[in-house]
Amino acid sequence: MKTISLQEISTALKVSKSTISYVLNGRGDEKRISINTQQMIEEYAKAHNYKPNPLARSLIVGKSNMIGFVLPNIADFFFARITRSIEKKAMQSGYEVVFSSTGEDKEREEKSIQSMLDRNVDGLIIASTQKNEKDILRLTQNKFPMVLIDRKYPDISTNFVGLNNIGGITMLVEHLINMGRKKIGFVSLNMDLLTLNERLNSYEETMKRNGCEVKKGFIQQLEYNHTDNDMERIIKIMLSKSIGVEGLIFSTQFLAADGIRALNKMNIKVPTDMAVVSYGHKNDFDLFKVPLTAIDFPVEEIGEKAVDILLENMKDINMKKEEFYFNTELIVRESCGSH
Amino acid sequence: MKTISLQEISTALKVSKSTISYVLNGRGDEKRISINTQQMIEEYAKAHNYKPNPLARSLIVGKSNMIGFVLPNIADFFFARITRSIEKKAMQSGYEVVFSSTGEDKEREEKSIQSMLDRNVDGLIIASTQKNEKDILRLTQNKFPMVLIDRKYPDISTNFVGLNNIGGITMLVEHLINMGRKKIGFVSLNMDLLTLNERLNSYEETMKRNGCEVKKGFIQQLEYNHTDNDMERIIKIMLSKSIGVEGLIFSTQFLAADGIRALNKMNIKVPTDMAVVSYGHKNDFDLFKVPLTAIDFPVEEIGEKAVDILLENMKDINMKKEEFYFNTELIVRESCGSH
DNA sequence: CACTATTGCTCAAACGTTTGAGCATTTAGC
DNA sequence: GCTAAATGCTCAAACGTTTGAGCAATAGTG
Repeated sequence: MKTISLQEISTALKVSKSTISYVLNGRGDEKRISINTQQMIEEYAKAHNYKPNPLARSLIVGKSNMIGFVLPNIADFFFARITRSIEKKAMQSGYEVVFSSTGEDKEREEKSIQSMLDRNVDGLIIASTQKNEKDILRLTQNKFPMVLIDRKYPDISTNFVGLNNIGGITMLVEHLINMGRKKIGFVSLNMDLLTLNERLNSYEETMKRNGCEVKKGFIQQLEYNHTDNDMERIIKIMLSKSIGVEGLIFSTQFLAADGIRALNKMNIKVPTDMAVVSYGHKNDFDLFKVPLTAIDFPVEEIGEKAVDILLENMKDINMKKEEFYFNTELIVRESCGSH
Repeated sequence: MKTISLQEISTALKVSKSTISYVLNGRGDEKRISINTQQMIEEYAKAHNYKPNPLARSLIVGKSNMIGFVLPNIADFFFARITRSIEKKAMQSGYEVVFSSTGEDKEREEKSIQSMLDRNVDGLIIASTQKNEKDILRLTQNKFPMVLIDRKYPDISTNFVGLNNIGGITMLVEHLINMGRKKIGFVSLNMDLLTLNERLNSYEETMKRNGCEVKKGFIQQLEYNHTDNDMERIIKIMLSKSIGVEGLIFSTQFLAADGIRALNKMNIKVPTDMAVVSYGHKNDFDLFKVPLTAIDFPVEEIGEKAVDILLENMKDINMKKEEFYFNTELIVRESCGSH
């Protein structure tokens, strides 16, 4: 499985390694290598399928033509799609992508980042656990090319691309209100992520602004690894006489699917007994028993934009930090009643 | 972003690089380095957070502690889940994973494989395009540790882990027959993949075995990048008087979802007018308007098994080739009627 | 005391590149 | 015919490791 090396071409052609290296890197003219020698080298290299060893190359030039992507979980459809778009976009500029899932674990995130730095990645895209302030700070201070996506550190100024959460939630709340629901519950995860907090805050503010009280019990937060039972339990609470929620906002598409599953099981009619909306979209929401009204957002675009900014940052270490927020779109279906 | 090197420790501690290398690789005792020196080195290394440069290391030892995974598309949920399980399992043995999507393109697969070899991966897991016989042959001939998953080359003996397609399709056909449907159509993709061919063949055989004729028009194959219209068109064909299909098998979960979408749009009642089953499962099939009967299979397990075999193969270059097929499970819901 | 063993290291080559400095040889200019 | 410039390369260090061979100093043995 070994390929031919510069040394071998050198002895075969009786030309120094330097000459060969210069020629194959397109610096032959600049280095005034004769056209004959250049041709000879190029032909031999092609004939023997010479490929420079990227390790040796990287070791010396300190670059690798790779960008690293650190993400929570590659099996999460949201991140898988972003990964693909990053991969595509990076490839167009001649970069390869290495990725690593952290499983929302801080230590794993630290390890992944270190490992990528050790491997000389030229830049990093990070969907952080948001528990790793130390590394993010270190990277920014060292002016290492980096862009955060989806997850952000409020106290650190970095490149960032994410979603306009506030706009999205506002649309959901107001859609529910327009459909005649005033008592609206909010189901989220009890993870301390800025995106989720923004969604929660936006929910509360929009409710207030529209004169809807956010009663105790309206807001429910589940564990990341919740069970179907957990979901049923909190829905039961929100449906109780004293709370009496008539509309539900799920703060992620996964929660929404789990929620619908629970409602089905509990025989609660959507939208008659309960209107439902989802922040975040899944491909098959339109095929559900009651097609689900949801906020959709551009996913591939997040990855592409991140690569764009990263490439800029790699060219200009001192560039001004860039933040980009994608707007979301409300897709109205039938889960809040017909209009 | 630079870390400390052996050289720097060497000058700081006035001890040769070799000694340090031996100690930090746990060969201190073997090399009879005094306990004092060992401690000194270890403390200094820890204090200065020394991390051996994997590039330099890999360049010389020819290994990288990485395994490569070449797959069609990381945004395909099936492969994303497998990737995650490979990543997890590999990490348990101290390996990292690099992956690359081929987009079902032969050249890209060749490039990805070469790039991974150039980066000294210690082994490869490949879900091939099945158009790259050359590389697979080259790898096997060079005894490079490798296991193919999902996609197989009939003429090359390799490690392989995949699905028992025949068993799965048999279950689907016979379920439909048990539900009173005799005229069963089969919708697949016109890609030349062994898995898909196995499914098709199994469909034909099972039909025959059960005395059901496979009429012209029963089998429809769509492009990989088909549109909703394409799907509606072929369903229309199969529903036509002369063909009159009363049950449909979709050979992948994505086709199934697209098919259901088309049936809904065309106002065809499932299961009354058309029974539907899917080979392959999606998380939300149970939430569909008519919950979908489908074949489910262990996905994460495919990745885990692949890593198991790969690690074995990496230990023993000459090991006997291993093939492993996971059995599938029929999940009966309502899309073929009640029982 | 002479010899061997043991202890505790060091040396230098190797992996496959890149790259600034330099060195013959030829050609040009006067 | 002499100097200067141009031509066409080569040298060797560097990147940060690993590793077999070897060497000086001390300890042990008879």
